[in-house]
Amino acid sequence: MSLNDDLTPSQRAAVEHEDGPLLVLAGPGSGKTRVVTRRIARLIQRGVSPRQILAITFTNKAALTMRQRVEQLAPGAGVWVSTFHRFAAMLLRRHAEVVGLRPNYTILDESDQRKGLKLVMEEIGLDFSHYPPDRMAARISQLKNDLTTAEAFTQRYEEGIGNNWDQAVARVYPEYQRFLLASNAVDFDDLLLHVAFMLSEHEVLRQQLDHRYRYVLVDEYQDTNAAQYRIVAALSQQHPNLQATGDPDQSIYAWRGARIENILRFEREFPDSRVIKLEENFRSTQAIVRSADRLIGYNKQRKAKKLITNNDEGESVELITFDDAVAESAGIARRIRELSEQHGLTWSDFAIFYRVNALSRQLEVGLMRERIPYQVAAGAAFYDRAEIKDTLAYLRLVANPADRTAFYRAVNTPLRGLGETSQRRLSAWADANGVGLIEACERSAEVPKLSKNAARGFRMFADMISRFDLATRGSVADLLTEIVERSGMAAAWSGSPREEDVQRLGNVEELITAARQYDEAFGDERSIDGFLEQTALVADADTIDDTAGRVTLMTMHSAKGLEYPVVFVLGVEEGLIPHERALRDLSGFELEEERRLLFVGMTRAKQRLFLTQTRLRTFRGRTLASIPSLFASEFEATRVDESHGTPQVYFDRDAFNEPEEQPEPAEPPVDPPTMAKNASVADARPLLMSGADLLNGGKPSGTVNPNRFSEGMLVRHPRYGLGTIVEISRVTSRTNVTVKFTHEDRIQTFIAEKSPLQPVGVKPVAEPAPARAATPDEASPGVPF
DNA sequence: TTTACGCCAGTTTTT
DNA sequence: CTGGCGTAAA
Repeated sequence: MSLNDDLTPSQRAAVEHEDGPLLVLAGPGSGKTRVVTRRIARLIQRGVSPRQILAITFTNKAALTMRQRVEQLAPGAGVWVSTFHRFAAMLLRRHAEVVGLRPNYTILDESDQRKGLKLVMEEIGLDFSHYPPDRMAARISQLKNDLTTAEAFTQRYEEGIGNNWDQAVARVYPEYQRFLLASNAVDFDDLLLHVAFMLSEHEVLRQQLDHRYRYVLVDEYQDTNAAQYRIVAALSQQHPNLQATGDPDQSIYAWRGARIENILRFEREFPDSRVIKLEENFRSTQAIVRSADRLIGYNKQRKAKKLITNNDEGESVELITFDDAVAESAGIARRIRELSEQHGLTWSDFAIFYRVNALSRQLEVGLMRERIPYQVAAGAAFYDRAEIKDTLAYLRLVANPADRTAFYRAVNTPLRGLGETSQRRLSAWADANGVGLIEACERSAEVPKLSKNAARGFRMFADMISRFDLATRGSVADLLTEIVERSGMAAAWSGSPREEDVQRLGNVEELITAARQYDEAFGDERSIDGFLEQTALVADADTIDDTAGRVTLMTMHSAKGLEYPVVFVLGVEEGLIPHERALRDLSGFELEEERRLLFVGMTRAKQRLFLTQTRLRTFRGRTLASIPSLFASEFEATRVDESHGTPQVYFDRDAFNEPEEQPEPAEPPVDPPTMAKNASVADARPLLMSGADLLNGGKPSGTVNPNRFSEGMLVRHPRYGLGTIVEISRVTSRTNVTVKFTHEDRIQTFIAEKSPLQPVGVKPVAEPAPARAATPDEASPGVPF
């Protein structure tokens, strides 16, 4: 039977690959998922047992899609398709004792992880203002992603080498790990780190699993970090039937430890590997492919690769300029309505992407006003709500009494008069006596200095927890219901007339509904651990329901791997895309990642692609004039200006509008014209651009030109705000710019090439926010499963 | 000792 | 605009 007649030669080659390492370099829309699922089906057809196949994806949604497609091709096979984190969580449960955990360990979310870290830092006596916990967390996370254990790190710095930060990390990291172990808990990074070490330090176990998972297929390989690489590699020694699928141009998680090198060195790491490139795009129109391809061509650290498609030319990509975010969202809403009417599209054919979540707010208002139903991909947000976390804290405590952060969260929620001081006394005594917090509660009479009320309160709390028991309740949903009732949380809200309390109750009910679904889905297999794991490992994109008949809103990061007939990317402005933080990285590495991110966003579109920018952007309460994104001059697009009545224009408003005929080289820039020959990307891209440069579409006209501003020009400084250039002076090779800021009459001089000053196109309006309809009801985020 | 309130600072992307 | 922190009242 010819299963694969509809495949291209390279797709078929990949599908028909049998044993040995396989690297599939797959551009966007090149039929990657199809290849993976077909190959799995074919392996099964050839007699490979489905349980020897392991497919790993990035998100649960991708896993679900893949599982369904495999199911269609090979009904009943039941191949394991999972995310890295879920796979790791499963292995860890099965072999918890190997790393000193018990199988009922809990997975801490970010805020509880942060809380634990703070406790540890406090204990050590580190000052939060000198050592912000967030930064500490980021440092530790980086180390974990890079497979550096606490022991390894402290060993490196115990002799007092290294700076203060390293010293601090060297003290906190191991203590934090001890805290986690004592809580029988892991953070996200630990899931991978523990498993990576479990596999590298226990050869017997490794071999056993290597044998068990004989065929391993990894999706989005360009986004794997060192720990994930280690896991995959460990499962592919005796049976190196590893299929890595990915695209270096879509690597967008370097900030989270992803190593683009993993994909680049695949051939070296896995000898005799076969490499197959899928370059033909079946998803998008020529116009879209060309536009995105041109953009990505500006990345220097990249193997040249050409995206091609045989699809229709399609409508041209549009870059639309609006006055502000209100106009932007209205304009998008209008287009969605028009397109859906003209072409018979449904709401779910549309997606809107943005760089930062904060931008979704105004968009939602605009869509609601137009009565366009939408969903926001923000699953984590649901579980971030205080009432949800509180409720889950009880559940965690039932499953894992050692879970300290859960204890601290639950013990005084709702308020029971068991405040911080009492908790500290209890903890101190528990630690001194080597007993858990729950046991300390039971024996609170023995705890010194505890008030009568507190002692009684703790005892009652322990009593209550001990009565919550899944076995007698039967289902997680019923147990949750009982928790909400008996803990007093329901009572605290149900009588209340306050809108937010009503909402809270609703959210908790939604959680219980989710638990009920879980109960039904897992039947006899259900467990508190299992449910908690589900809730802990949801990704934002997992909540998307393609059948919901709603427009989908999400970040470009979440959009990876998805596709929509019509895509809008909003806020294509300097500081947003590329994000200002990326601009600070002088190596240009982060800028290139931003470019890849936009590339990912653009290539999600099948038929129509719109990118939008505004002249004024209100952010954190401040309204600032926007600067067109560097990238706006790099992709191909028809420019549409829907702005009007723009306040005073300082230099030509055409800065926003490229000349009619694009100054585009026929060939995508192999040697991008903006880049100075031997300067890094960032060096070649001065932060200051003259009006003429902007007119040019943001492309600096030459190499570093110090004369890119003039006296009287309005500029913006990230810290001091708006100002006017009052003086320019040149000292030998450098140029000093003196700026008088509008705020506080500050006058300051900067070195032109190094300052973060940016010219501003228009004067900001004092208070442009128009009256807005009262915020409509929250769109219910829905509970993801 | 606990809670409530007001002030200040910080703010990407996510499993 | 939010959340975390410090201070003041119960």
